[in-house]
Amino acid sequence: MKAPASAPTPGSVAEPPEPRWLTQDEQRVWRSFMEGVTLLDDHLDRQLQRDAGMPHVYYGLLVKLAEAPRRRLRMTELAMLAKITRSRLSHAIARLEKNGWVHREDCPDDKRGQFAVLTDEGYEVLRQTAPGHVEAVRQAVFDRLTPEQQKSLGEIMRIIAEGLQPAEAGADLPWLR
Amino acid sequence: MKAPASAPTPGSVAEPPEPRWLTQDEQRVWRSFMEGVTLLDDHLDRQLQRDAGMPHVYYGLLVKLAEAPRRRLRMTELAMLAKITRSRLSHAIARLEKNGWVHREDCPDDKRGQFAVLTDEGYEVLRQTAPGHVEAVRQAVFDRLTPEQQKSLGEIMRIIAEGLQPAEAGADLPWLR
DNA sequence: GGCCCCTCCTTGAACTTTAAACAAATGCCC
DNA sequence: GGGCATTTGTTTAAAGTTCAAGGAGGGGCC
Repeated sequence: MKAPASAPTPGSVAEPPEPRWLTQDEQRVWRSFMEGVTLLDDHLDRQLQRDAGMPHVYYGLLVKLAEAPRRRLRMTELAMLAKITRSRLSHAIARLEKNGWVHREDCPDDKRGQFAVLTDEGYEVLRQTAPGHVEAVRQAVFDRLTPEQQKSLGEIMRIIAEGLQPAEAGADLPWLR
Repeated sequence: MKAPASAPTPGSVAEPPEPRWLTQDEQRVWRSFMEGVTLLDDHLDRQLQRDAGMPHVYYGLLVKLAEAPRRRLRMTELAMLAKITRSRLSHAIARLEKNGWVHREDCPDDKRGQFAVLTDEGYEVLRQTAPGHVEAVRQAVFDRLTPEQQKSLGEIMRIIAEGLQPAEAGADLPWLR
């Protein structure tokens, strides 16, 4: 006699459970989210492409490098900080190197390793374009939100980010999850 | 005697005003935001690429079509709903058409016009993959947020989106702003 | 009708991203 | 010291996106 062990829905045998659809409210939130993100991303990409000659992601890479100890980071570390794959980073650095804004350097300790190093020229580009970029971010985001909303946004996005991080430690990105 | 007409900073003559840099707190918010968005976007892109064979944006297009009156929309309208350029949409629809999930149809009223129409096959793909996708969205976002946070997120992102919309009316996208 | 400007959508080239495969170096285990 | 899995970063090709240009139709104005 096989008795039904754990029946989630009365009468169900092996059917996939009814999907947990989004409610009306949830859908509205989700659509606002997607729209906002899309518009904002495009806006900042265009702003930076126009004023700095590079997409937003690339700009972010230069910022990370500028903040790093000797303006240099190992490729893998930079990739993790920027939340992108190493492959994508390889291409990006190649392009930035062609611009003369970054150059690669061998790692003495690990012959496989490479440092991406921000050049003076790259630093200069950053210095000149940073004001315009912050201003764009301010106008699009911070100027429109109350302090409470800003705080709230920070908390919310931190929660979402943490939920998607490959578990803290040195996991690269896509594998697992 | 030329008196300084409106002097924003004491002593300034024609220098660019000191940029309104982000405070520490604002920076933290902004970085959480960018990280969350990047991770979430990549996550959903991979989920849909794996389960539905298309990127998130394309999936969104099918959804818009599925919701439209006769499962069809004019190209321009679809582009505006999805917040993408017509160019991008042209390429996207071409790809979806090759998959047999959408087909184009001439507009009777306006010989320039084109409808993008969701095919039965396209609808079927949507039907089969929607549950997995909502589940992914739930796990990544809604399951982790309190009702208040969800509401807050909706409001915040709506504000940001509205600030970037080319002013309500029928403006396409990039022009102006 | 003829003209001009605007809208609709597409195209092709350049660029960026993704996915999968790979070589080299490291490190561990024995 | 000899494997063997892992880590590091790159490479290739295919897919997607952007940008600028363009063909074609609509619509107003004379």
